[in-house]
Amino acid sequence: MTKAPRIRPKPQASPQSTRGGGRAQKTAARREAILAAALDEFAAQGFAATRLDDVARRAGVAKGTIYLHFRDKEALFQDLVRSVLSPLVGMLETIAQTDAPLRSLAERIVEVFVSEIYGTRRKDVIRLIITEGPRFPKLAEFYYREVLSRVIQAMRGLLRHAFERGELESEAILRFPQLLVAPGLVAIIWSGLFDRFEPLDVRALMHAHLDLLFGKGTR
Amino acid sequence: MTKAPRIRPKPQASPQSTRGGGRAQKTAARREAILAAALDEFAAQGFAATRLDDVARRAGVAKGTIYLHFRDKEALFQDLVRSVLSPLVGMLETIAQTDAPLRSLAERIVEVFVSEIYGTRRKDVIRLIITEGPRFPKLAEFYYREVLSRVIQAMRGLLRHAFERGELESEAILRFPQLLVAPGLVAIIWSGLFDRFEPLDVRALMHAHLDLLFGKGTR
Amino acid sequence: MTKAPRIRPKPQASPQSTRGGGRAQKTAARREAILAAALDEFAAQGFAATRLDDVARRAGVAKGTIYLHFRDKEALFQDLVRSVLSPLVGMLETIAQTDAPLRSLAERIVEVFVSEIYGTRRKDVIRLIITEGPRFPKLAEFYYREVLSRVIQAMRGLLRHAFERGELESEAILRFPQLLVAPGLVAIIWSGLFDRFEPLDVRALMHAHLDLLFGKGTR
Amino acid sequence: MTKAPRIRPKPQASPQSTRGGGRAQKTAARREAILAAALDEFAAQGFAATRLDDVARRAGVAKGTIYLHFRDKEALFQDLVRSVLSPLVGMLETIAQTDAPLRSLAERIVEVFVSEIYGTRRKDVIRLIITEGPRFPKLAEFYYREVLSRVIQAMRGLLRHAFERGELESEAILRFPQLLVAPGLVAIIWSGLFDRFEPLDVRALMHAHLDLLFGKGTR
DNA sequence: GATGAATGAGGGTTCATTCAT
DNA sequence: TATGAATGAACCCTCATTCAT
Repeated sequence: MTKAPRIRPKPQASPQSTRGGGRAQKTAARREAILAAALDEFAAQGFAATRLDDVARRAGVAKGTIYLHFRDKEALFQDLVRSVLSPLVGMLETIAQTDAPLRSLAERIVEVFVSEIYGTRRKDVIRLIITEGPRFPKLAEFYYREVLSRVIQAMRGLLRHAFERGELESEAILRFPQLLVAPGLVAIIWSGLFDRFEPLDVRALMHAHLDLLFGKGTR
Repeated sequence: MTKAPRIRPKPQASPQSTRGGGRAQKTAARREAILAAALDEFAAQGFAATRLDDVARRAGVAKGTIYLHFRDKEALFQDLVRSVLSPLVGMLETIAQTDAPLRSLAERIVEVFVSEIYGTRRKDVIRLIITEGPRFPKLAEFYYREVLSRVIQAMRGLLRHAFERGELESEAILRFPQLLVAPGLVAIIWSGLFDRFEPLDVRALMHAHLDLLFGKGTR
Repeated sequence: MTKAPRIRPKPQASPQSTRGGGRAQKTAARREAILAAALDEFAAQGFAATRLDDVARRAGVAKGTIYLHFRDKEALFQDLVRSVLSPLVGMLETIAQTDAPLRSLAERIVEVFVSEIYGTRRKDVIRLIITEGPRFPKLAEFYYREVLSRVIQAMRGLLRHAFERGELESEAILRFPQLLVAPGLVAIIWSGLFDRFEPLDVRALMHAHLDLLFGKGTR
Repeated sequence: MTKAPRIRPKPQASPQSTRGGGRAQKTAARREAILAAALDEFAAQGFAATRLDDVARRAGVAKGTIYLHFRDKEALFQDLVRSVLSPLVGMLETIAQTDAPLRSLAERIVEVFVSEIYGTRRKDVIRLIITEGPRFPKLAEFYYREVLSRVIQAMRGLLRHAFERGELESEAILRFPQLLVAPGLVAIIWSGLFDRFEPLDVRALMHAHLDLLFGKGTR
């Protein structure tokens, strides 16, 4: 035939490609690597400005490999958010079942927030929802349905219980459970924008908030 | 996930719409039209996904005209944010000089927030800072330097004064004045993401917050 | 801002860019240049294998310029075919109105075919319809509706007339007017595939065909 | 214009479908399955738009398996065409040796064309040669050398014979034997493009053609 | 031999930016 | 100044081909 044959350079096997794990395991590992790389890139650049080329390079795979695991850039983004947030749901429901004085419960929630969200990549995913949500209504909906509405439900339950036991002076927070987590959100936003000017001690912030809500001495 | 449908702008201002006025006035009017259009687009699409073509069409000018007023897309974005936020600074300093009981001051701040920020395009600019700030460090810095740090300074002054007058039970909020505005931020974020699932009454939210901070009866 | 500014090399004005013609004229000329280049490339490579890069280079424009004139590759292909074939329609209708002995009419049709189709780029467009039609049903439909069915209509009219005047021995060709143009089609296909092995004299071929249909001496 | 919807193949042959048989037989069966699948796909999509992935799926083999039987996509295409057309050659030579009145011979050729080409996948292969030939000169050459030139040779012999016996009025068809097969080609092309608008009865078409060539009553 | 995950070059399309008018 | 046609770099996605298993 006439067409000049395309010369394709032979790729060199990467050194780690021979090390253990079954086929399926390696595939799953690759998927995880891509998700991890995607989180880094999306968190740093935002959805639109992230290049799949960079994700691939960071994950140590070829560009095309991404498409073996995710339909397109949007699906990658979506799957990333879901895979990171899904474990949260279970965690939240466990806490909600506890029956303890409100203040100690709140303390535990703060702890969980700090160690399981603020101190992890989940913080970045929450930020991504905040920043990209307006352009991804389905994602915002997922987050609302799977996470937020449940958290709020659970909190309302706890708070009503506490209110009935007389542990709450005001029913304000019962109407707006968002007020409980507001400082957490603020901390997440602050950390991405202003930490280099004025670092924020989240744990202290949230305990100060609890002091305000419950009075200082009640701990 | 279906991406949010890109909102297609219709041209709003025709070039003739600024009848009369000198050359300089017409130029200024064009600049304002571009900024207004840019706000619409950036707020709806985010920085990266906004096309200058759309901004131009919405502003009723040619694409090239934008470059007569702004060096590039980034400069347009930054000038926009600055032009919207700058008036805030003065406003804040005025409030800070008032000498009134803390609670009534807080009420006024809430009012100002609701009417001058939440009820206006400024809300969108704040959201833009939150969403685009990580990619625009200069902008975050500007916002911190020109707005946030001053607000916090002023608040600290007010709060210290109040504390000394015995109007504050706890010094928690003195250490973290962010707690005062946290519900405002949460409201801004909520409105962009979840209002269609569960609308939020900002004013009520913020008054509930004040009730929590000061006790219900103190108004 | 943090992002490294993309350095854009300045394009050099091409020497011919200053020569006459109004703006609209130049735009139209560019459009024509793109269509001409597209015909060359599509004819040589087929639709799928044609690269818009090559079309642009051949037309002497930048790749993006194509998109100022055509929505996408498919629209370019479609517009190309239509722009080349549309003039044919009028031509055909003119011929059909003639009232002359069938044989001389047939001779004229042969002449028109040879000089207006076979001897021009229209030949390539017909070939494109044949080769790409199965993948572009809309195009085949356009061709059938705008060209073929009209040609066949007109021919049927002429032939019926001739038949009634006793100029036709058999009504076979009346039922299958395709038989009149079959040699033309064969010539077009032959020329693209086998001319280098055995060139074909189209005019002679078609006259031989007429001899078969009408008998040799009737000219 | 809407592109023709890509037809998605369903796997047809499962690997186990060739029960029994030696290793070599199984290998040959796989090869045939691939060729059959390739014919389906190439005929439906054309060379460039056909994906080997689809061929493999349709053949019920893995993608890599194709490369065990064919050097690359081009070789698959060419082997396909050759394997389908080669049997034709023998068939044609058999016919050419017959010594019968021209008209009855022509009738037989029509029959063979309709039943052995038009009614089979060979029609698709002929179309493929027409549509892809310009991009595959080697293939066009093969077709010319192995099929066409022989057919024409054989026909010339038959026709000269008939001419000498006085069965032919004009020597026109002797100079252009292509005229004999022209309607066949037209039918093949028509069927792929316009059958949905106006179906064509090939057999009737070709008999009408014979009527034209030999006069109606001579059958 | 057979598999199918992985590769990465290639191409269609977009859009910030420029510049002749 | 204002325009908007033109530019071309960049980026998402596809798919022929390879190769470890």
